[in-house]
Amino acid sequence: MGSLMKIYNAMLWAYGPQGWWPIVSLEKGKSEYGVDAPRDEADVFEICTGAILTQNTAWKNVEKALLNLKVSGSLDPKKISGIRVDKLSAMIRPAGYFNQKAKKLKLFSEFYIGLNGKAPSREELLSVWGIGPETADSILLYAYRKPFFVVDAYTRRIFAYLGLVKEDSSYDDIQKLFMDNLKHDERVFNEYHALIVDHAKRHYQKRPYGQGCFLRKVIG
DNA sequence: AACCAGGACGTGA
DNA sequence: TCACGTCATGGT
Repeated sequence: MGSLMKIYNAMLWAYGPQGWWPIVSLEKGKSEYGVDAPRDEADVFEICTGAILTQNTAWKNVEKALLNLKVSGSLDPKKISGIRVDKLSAMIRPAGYFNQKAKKLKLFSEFYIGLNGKAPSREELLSVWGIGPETADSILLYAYRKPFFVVDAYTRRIFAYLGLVKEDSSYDDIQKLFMDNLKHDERVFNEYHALIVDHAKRHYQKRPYGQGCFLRKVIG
């Protein structure tokens, strides 16, 4: 078995299925895991919105912004495209970069409406201002269940520590490593990225990175 | 009180 | 191409 699959199995054994992408629960006032696939159109759009709001931002803060949007009935492409930017930015304030993200959400909403319910291509997503490679892949993988591997800062940090990628590798280089060495199964890509985030939160947040990380001995 | 958080874009060289 | 600055709230 390849190293990447060994690492995947080790994390899955250690932490269990992560149930991504989390969806905000109005009752609990926070996001809940365990909804493995978007149940309806509203879930799809919420995942896209969350993917934009979580850019360089702790999920905890994104939950607050998503809840503000949801309780006011604004978590909808037509609502967001119709609302005033200053009102929108006020609602998503807890997620940081609120002026930029308000603009991004409006532009994405227009784009989303134009899709008429069909899935966007990666190139189409990347052509939207505010959607970079990670956000595009997150949307494709978690909202549309397409097999695109999501690379984030944690992925680079962990796999550089393990010596499997260079510290300065590009997004595309790292994504290629995973997609060249794993079966293109969206369920595995889904779980793998979620496990990376969980593992990184446990062992790769404060320096020195990698304290208590057990993955190096898994590779063998 | 720095540092980090499930990044992306604009700029100048 | 690419290094660097900017965007911003909130938790540790």
